[in-house]
Amino acid sequence: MQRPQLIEVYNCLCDEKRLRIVHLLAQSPLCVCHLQDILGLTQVAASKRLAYLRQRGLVESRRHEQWMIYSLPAKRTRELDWQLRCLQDCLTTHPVFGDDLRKLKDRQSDCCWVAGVAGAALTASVRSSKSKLTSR
Amino acid sequence: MQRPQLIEVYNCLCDEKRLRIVHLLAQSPLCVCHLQDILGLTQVAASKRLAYLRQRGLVESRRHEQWMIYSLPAKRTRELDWQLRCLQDCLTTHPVFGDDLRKLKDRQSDCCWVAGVAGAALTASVRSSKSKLTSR
DNA sequence: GACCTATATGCACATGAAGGTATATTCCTG
DNA sequence: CAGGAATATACCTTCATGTGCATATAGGTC
Repeated sequence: MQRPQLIEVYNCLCDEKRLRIVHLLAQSPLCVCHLQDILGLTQVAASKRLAYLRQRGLVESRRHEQWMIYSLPAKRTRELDWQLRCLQDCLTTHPVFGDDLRKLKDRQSDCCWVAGVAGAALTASVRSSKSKLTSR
Repeated sequence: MQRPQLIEVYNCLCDEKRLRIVHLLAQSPLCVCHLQDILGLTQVAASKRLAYLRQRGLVESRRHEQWMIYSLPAKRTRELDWQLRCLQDCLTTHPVFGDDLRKLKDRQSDCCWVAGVAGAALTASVRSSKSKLTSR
């Protein structure tokens, strides 16, 4: 929504879970259920953290069928850009954050990841594989 | 003390006063009374924030005669370096932070600033001008 | 329309950080 | 050594924030 000033960016990133969310979204847009799954959060905890980030302009969301796809904003402030570069440089080798990336890879064939990245059309083949998601 | 990990750096910088302290110390080492003065903090508030930053490794302190001189650590982690570059790039034109720098300039002839920067010897001339500081 | 899945939000509670007061510590000066 | 200035810290109160539960909303399927 609003353009993030530096302090608000810092406020967003000073919580481990929020930082992991932004780090993941820097790789790819994701739906709530995947973030929830990768981070081991309850639905409420994931949703509230995403709302927190959205209200401060660090992430954007769009609905795609039954999923909300979260992504980093298309237009980024200089402040946010600095942080994204910093995460890229400082976190990829970190055990927890590296693990997150690995878990992300494992899920990149799932339907709502495809939906998130493709953005528009959801093919019949994807639609038929949706049952895979029902795991929690 | 300890080496600051990224989340701890963010925790330190997500408070406006702490961010202003780090921004000022990026320009020059300073004693507590100057930080207190520039930021308009009480003695306790300034001291507590500096303790917070010190415990997380973002600043170091050394005593010089009756003053504690705070400065950024000589050896900086990659995480901290990123943030210092970011502050440099994002804050200098910001009204509040720019103001701080101006106030800093005004005080650069004062005794404990000289003590902080020179570090070692405190000349007699400086010593005699100390009364300037007593303004709370 | 009934029901399911995915997601958001209001409410109540617990926890952590910030601010203030009082006090302790250290150094300096006479 | 007495007194003052600079700084730190313990204790208490207050306020913000995270968390869980219950519930609301929205889209999809049959």
